[in-house]
Amino acid sequence: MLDPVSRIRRFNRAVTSEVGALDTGFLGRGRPLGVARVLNAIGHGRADVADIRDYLGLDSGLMSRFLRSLEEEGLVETVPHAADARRRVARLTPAGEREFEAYEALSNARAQALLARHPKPDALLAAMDLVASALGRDRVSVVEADPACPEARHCLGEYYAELGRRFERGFDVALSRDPDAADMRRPRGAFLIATSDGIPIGCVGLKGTGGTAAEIKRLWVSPAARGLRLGRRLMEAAEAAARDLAVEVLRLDSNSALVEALALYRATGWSEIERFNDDPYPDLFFEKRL
Amino acid sequence: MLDPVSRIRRFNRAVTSEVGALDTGFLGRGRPLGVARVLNAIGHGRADVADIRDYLGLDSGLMSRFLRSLEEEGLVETVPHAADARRRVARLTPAGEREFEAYEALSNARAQALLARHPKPDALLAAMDLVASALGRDRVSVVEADPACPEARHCLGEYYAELGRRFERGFDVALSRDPDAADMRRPRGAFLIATSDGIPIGCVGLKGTGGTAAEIKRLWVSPAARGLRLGRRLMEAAEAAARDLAVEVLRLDSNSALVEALALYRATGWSEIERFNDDPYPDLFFEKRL
DNA sequence: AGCATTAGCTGACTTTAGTCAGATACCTTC
DNA sequence: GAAGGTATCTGACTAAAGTCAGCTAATGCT
Repeated sequence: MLDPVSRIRRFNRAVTSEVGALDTGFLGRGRPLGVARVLNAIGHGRADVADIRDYLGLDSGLMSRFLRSLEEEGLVETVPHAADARRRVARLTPAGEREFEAYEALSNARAQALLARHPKPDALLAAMDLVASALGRDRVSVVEADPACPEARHCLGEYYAELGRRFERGFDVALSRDPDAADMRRPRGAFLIATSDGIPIGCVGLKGTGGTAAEIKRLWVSPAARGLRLGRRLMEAAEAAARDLAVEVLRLDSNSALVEALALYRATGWSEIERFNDDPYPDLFFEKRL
Repeated sequence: MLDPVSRIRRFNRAVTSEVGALDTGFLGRGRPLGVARVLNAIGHGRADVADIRDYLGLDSGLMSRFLRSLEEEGLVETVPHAADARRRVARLTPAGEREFEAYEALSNARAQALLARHPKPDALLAAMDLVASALGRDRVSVVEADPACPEARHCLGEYYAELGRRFERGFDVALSRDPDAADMRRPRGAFLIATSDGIPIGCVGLKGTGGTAAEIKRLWVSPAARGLRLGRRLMEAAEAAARDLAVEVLRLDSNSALVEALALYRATGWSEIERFNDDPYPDLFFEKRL
């Protein structure tokens, strides 16, 4: 087998020139790269000036000049922050929106061209997800979200599909005790999503009762991100949310086909208990006191 | 399923910051990035000044200044090209070698750290190979090489391993008519290797007789690079080499398990003929007149 | 031999990115 | 309401990268 390090370095070289090409694409619209990056950060929903500065790693003076330059071009306008008049909030003008869309079109066209000329686009995407997860493991963030938002629905869809593959007789949500979304929202419960650069790669639900007991549901980690201790991080966040809601006892049901999850529960202080529901899918039941 | 384009763009972001981190690592040795890149290009075997300039996309004036700066540091020396006194050839001094090694150690340490903390390093490497092949398909070069060089041996090893997996009863080189390496070297034959950024990803052998007949052997394409028409390119290069050797008739033997190769032969003017050897593995035989 | 071409070098220049020290206005806390 | 801290802005600066025209010397071609 070839030296792993030289394989990685070949990858670096291939990707460096691709990234370089992307940068020159950004330069293609007659604007320096730094300014274009700020415009795109705003277009992607970053509004707070400090947030953009932090995301792009810019000096405050430089950031200020980039913003002035975008304002002079008529692409961006800044207004004071509603709650703190020291801070400023940036947003695109209609002209800025059009310019942002032009950048998006450039990136999208590149991405589509890459996929279109590849014989196995699905395999290529899966490989890119795996690499992106490996490289970006330090940039994964776990945040509370609504269990009905698009990101949550994506995670749940993947979760059901995975159960369908794992269980011998498949999986049908309708037969399972699907928790009411309201039970996974504050103040009764919570729903947590792990994202990497905006892409959802894992989730967990905390189904509350309003009392001191709650249940962990829907723990899922994207195949590309497995082994990176994301499940553990999600469970820790769910337990923290439970403590925050004054929950004292957590329960969960699981299935012996879900070996990674079972190993995680056993390693993090969960103890097996008797069956506590009549859902047809689970065959193992756990409890943890907080 | 998530939008493929946003998955690719997440990949781009993950990789951009990785590449950026690598660049700042390169800056850690107190030398501007441009100069460091030239030093590394020379260390990686690029000697011709014009070649380096082309590879790094530099203006000739800038390139010249970078070289002067490296010469002043005592890391590089330039001498006139043996055949063309206008051109210059750069090479590392012993001090330059040491400095280059220090950069190499930095890159290698990064790569090893990435692998070490990943749960499935083999899967990660395979994914990186696939992505690198997809991105670098325009940078694949097919060159003649010695059939006993390390790159060729790597390809042949992978080829035998693949046959072992594909054939029901496995594959043992000792039982096959392994061509003598001398038959795949000029002036009797040729051996061609496809490389992507220095990594071998495919090969083909032309086994000559010294007369007007020759045989195609050992056509192999790395799994990560399949579907990118590399097999076709290798065969075209082999046919060109055969014409160059005044070969008029090409033959080859194959096996019905090698479906991609068979499709390629049938699509590129080969016609099936009677068995022409008693090798135990092949069950299909082809011929092509040049 | 004569002439266009090529590779590399040099000097003068611009653009871009980034740094740093105040200045200003605002916020939080005591 | 004073003190100390924070977010942003401005001006003055530097480093690095890149551009461009013109130069020299060697080469290829007729």
